[in-house]
Amino acid sequence: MKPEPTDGELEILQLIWKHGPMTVRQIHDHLSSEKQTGYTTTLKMMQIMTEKGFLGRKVYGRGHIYHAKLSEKKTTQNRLDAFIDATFGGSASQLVMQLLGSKTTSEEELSKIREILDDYENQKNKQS
Amino acid sequence: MKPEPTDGELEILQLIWKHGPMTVRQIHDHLSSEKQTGYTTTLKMMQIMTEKGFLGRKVYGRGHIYHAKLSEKKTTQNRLDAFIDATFGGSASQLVMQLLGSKTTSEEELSKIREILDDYENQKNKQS
DNA sequence: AAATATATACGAATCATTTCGTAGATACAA
DNA sequence: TTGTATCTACGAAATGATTCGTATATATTT
Repeated sequence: MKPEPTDGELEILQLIWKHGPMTVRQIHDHLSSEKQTGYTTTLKMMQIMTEKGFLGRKVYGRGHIYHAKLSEKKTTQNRLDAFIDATFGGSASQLVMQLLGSKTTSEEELSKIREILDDYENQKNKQS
Repeated sequence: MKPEPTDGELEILQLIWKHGPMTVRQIHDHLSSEKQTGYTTTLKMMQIMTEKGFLGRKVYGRGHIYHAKLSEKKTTQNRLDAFIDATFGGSASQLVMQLLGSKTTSEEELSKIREILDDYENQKNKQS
């Protein structure tokens, strides 16, 4: 029914979420500064994303300005849920376990995570 | 150089990690109890995974027994790293933030996560 | 021994994503 | 006005994953 954007499509959505509605040219300039890709490739992707209902567009001069039709929050959550299902059998706590025991998670990230958790626990305590 | 297993390939790896080395038949019995798929499809996948170096196999009677050549820990970590990069711009703390604020993470999972974090902080404190 | 069941190997169809060439329209500049 | 740049549209090739039919070998059963 409602397919999720692919990783490639997500890159484009993320640019729009971050910087607001953009033309194909603008998106392509961002993308091509990170990886080598042709203009018509970007164009085609955005056309397909529009067909799929991920983007909408409005005429602007000779071309169009594209905007996101998916919410960042929901899209991210859907990806996260699918990932936890596929990788950790649906267990979020196992994910956190892996995160904490991992060398690839920097000390800085870890302390941020600790803060977030503390804040979260404080919130909970207030409520009770 | 060293490609990561796809989601489909991961399902097979997970069965072997969980239950130990298995024949195609055994894998297929597990898989087909969850989703509709043909025997030769499973066979072909496992042959390809062997070519890719994800599985190894030993002759056993008429057929083979397949074993994992990838470690569960490393494979999971690689997937997690790639996922955090693609979805949260590399920020693990943002992932945790999303996790805590999400309805899809059950109360039970949340309290487990809290425990894990507490344990982790205690460990850290001991060290210092 | 003949029929049946169960393996592997392999080629090819199918499907989705990504990539890009080419054509046509329109603006802009020399 | 003639060329140059910049858009869109569209078809189709390239890539990679998955699916499956068919051939062949080898056991097992009757």
